[in-house]
Formats: sequence, structure tokens, C-alpha cells
Amino acid sequence: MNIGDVATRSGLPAKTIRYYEDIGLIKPRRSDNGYRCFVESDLHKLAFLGRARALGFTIEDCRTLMALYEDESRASSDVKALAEEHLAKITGKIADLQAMHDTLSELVTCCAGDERPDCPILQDLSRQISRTPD
Amino acid sequence: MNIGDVATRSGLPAKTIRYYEDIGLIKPRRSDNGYRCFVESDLHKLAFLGRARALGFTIEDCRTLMALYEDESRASSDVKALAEEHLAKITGKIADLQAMHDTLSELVTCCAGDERPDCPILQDLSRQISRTPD
DNA sequence: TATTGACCTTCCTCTGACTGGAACCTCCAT
DNA sequence: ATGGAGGTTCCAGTCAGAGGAAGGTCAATA
Repeated sequence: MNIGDVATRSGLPAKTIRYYEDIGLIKPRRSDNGYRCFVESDLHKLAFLGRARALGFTIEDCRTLMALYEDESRASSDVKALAEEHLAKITGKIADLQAMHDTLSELVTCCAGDERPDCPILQDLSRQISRTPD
Repeated sequence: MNIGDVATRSGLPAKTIRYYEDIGLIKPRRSDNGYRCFVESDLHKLAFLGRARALGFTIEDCRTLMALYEDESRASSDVKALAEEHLAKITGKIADLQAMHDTLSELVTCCAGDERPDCPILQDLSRQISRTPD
């Protein structure tokens, strides 16, 4: 298989696949003409990577996950620990975004959104900061 | 005020303040010794930027918000539109993260997390992808 | 006066995970 | 012979700074 076929079947852009080879996540063979020559196991790895990335794992996490996947003697606790750590990060991000959302949506609700300049959004952003006491 | 004072009072790192000058968000004067010389209005702008960034607005959004803030004849609808656009992006990100969270937390729940290699997380990541039909 | 240490300056590189583009090569069909 | 669709490498850019090196400045102290 050439890279185009693998891109189609894995759903990953060819650029991304080349990048994954660059950073050592996959090691496809080469044909005599220099083209990358993918076999089913390469495709399988790429699909694995694609799904792990879709779950928000970093590339380094993916590297670890692949290593665990290929290690027949792994302990599932190692996988679970990695996933839980990642889950905690996701939870944190959601909380951050939710806080932004809440603040912003309240400001948006308060803003008339008409042709006048008065705007609670700008007012909030420009709140006076505490001065140093004289 | 030197940059250290402004950093303390605005809560922004000095590096960030220099960067904001670099990209033209602020234009502090210089003292004879070459030091940046900040006045209250610079501090006010930095606080504005800090809050806008804390709400997740991009730097370019911040640039626009500052321009609107300084434009006495702005229409609040312009501010509101920008905020609503940003709010929609936040909402989208939350949904994406929530989907990851849901999937991942289910997988984590299903994983025994012991010394055995069997792991539903890895199983899910390595699901066979559909083959091209023969 | 010399020196210390805190503070300031610019400049350069690095981050993550790609994406876009240029310049060039290869294959297959016409 | 040519055209177009694929493939290749390499370089630069993204975003919003962070980290660090090399050096200048200032105020206080010995």
C-alpha cells in the first residue's frame, strides 16, 4: 500500500502519517522507488494512533500506549493509570472552559448588543485593578 | 514603573509583557537607560489583556477588543458578536472534551487495573478497522 | 571605590502536533 | 512524448509565550 491508500483507510492525512514516521511512531518499509510501503500492521498501528489521538492523548502518551499494547506482559494497571491521568487533565480542562463559559455567557446576556457603545463585556474587562496604597 | 512592578501588579509575567509590546498590543515609553517605562494606562491595558486572555480570547480577539474599547463610537453589538463567536467555540470545545471524557471514563471503569495484561482500553484502541472488500 | 546582587535589555531557540508549500521524482495512461 | 496524479524531501509557519545566554544598569553595602 502507498501512503494515499493508508491515508484513506486510516482517516489520517498523508502529512500526519509522514510525521508519525519522522518521530518514530511507525516504521514502514520502502519500495525500490523510495515510496513508503505499508503493510496491514502499519495500518493497524495508524488506526490505533488515530483513535488514541481522538481521545486526546498526547503523542508521547500514544508512544507509551503503543509500547504497552505491544508488550504482552504488560499490567493493565499501567494502562489504566495513564488513562486516569489523562482523564484528570480532561476534567480539569472542562472545568476551566466551563468557568470561562459561565462568565462569558453572563456578560453576553447582559450586553444589549445594539448600536450604542455601552457594553458590560468591555466594562468587565476594564475593571480597575487595585492600586498600590499611597 | 519598571516591568517588574507592572508584572506584579498586572499578574502577567514580564516575558509576556515584553511579548505584548513585540506584537504591538502595548507601546510603553522608554527611559534614558533603555528600560521600559510604564504608566497607569499601560497597566490598565495589560490588566484588560490579562482578563480577556483568561476568558480564552485569542490575541487577535484581544487586539480587536482593545480597539473597540478605545473606540468611543463603537456599537455594543460588535463586542457582543465577538463574544458570542468565542462562546460558541468554547461550547464546542467543551462538547469535544466531554465526549472524550465519557468514552475514556467508561473504558477506565471497565479496566481491572491489575497485574494482568487484559485491558479494555487497549482493546478499544486497537479495534480492527474495516478492510477493503475483496 | 569596588563589588555584589537584583533588575533590566536583546536575541535565539523550543514547545505540540501538525499544515502548507516549493521543488523535484515516479508511475501510468493516452 | 506528455500530462496528471501520485510520491519524495525539506523548509517555514502556526499559537502564545517560556527558557536561557550574554550583557547593561542601578542601589546598597563593605
